[in-house]
Amino acid sequence: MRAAEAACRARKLRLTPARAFVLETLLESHQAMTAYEVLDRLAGAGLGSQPPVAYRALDFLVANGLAHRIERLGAFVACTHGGAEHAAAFLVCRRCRRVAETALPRAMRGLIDEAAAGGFAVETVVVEAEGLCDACREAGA
Amino acid sequence: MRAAEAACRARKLRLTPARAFVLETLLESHQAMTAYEVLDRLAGAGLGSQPPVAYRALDFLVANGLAHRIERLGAFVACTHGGAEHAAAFLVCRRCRRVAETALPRAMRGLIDEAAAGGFAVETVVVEAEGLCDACREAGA
DNA sequence: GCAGGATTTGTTATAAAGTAACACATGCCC
DNA sequence: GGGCATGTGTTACTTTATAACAAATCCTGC
Repeated sequence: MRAAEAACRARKLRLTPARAFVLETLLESHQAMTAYEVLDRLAGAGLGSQPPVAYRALDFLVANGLAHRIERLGAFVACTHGGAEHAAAFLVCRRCRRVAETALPRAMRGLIDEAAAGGFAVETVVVEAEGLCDACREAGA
Repeated sequence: MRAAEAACRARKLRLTPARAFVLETLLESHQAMTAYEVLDRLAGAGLGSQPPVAYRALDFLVANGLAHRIERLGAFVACTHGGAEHAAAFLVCRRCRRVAETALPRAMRGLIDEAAAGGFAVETVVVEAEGLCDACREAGA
């Protein structure tokens, strides 16, 4: 959180109350949250009650690398890297929705270059591995 | 299509009229189609008019590797590999929704092994690169 | 060829996720 | 302190996806 605040100051981004609240909420939740779950929290805090409020805050966080959208779940997680530019891969537990962020293998570079050779200009790469985390596997699929 | 039919026979899967129609539709469309676009075609062919009809056919095709769901778009494409077991990566044009399927870099293996070492059992990996295809880039972003 | 279980279809209804559009407020810079 | 960019509040709506259950169809062993 401190890191995020610092990153925003450094980049002249406005970490408004709603945005800060959403980021804190995501950081505290150890699972991916849907936009509507976030909205519930916002509403609880008196910061907004309509979907666009949640989507706008989430869009801001994602656009600035402070959060990530997990496509597979249509849900969001806080970034664990303090907002630095980076490409990440995610390990998504299908049972508890916990998400771990890991470095994107350098090998992805190969995919991007190969695509470029074929005339396709890659802008972003989504890598999401779905499976079972340790705890859920022990608890039985 | 022939290949798909053969694959279904080989695996004792029932490629019913609705399923076959959806697969053909996806094969002919050179872009990703949403479930509702598929449903429109189904309705046009008198094969069903309610969302579950489309979702069921699509779920069957995806479950059996005859089609893929593009998470980024919430849309579907026919598999271009005739249904063999395989892990694929996708190049998704954000402008025209055209999707190219390519082999998943062997390097993904590293991600999976690394995850396993950390106690996470990967079951499926989604790799989707978003960007601009050749034609759309020339036409201007 | 037919009983019985499994799979597939048809249908209604509803849930969940995401966006367009526009008026109003706020901050920021000169 | 006027003016422009950015952010907020709100209404209304679109798109995407499922639950649930009854009816039809298909396969399999006999």
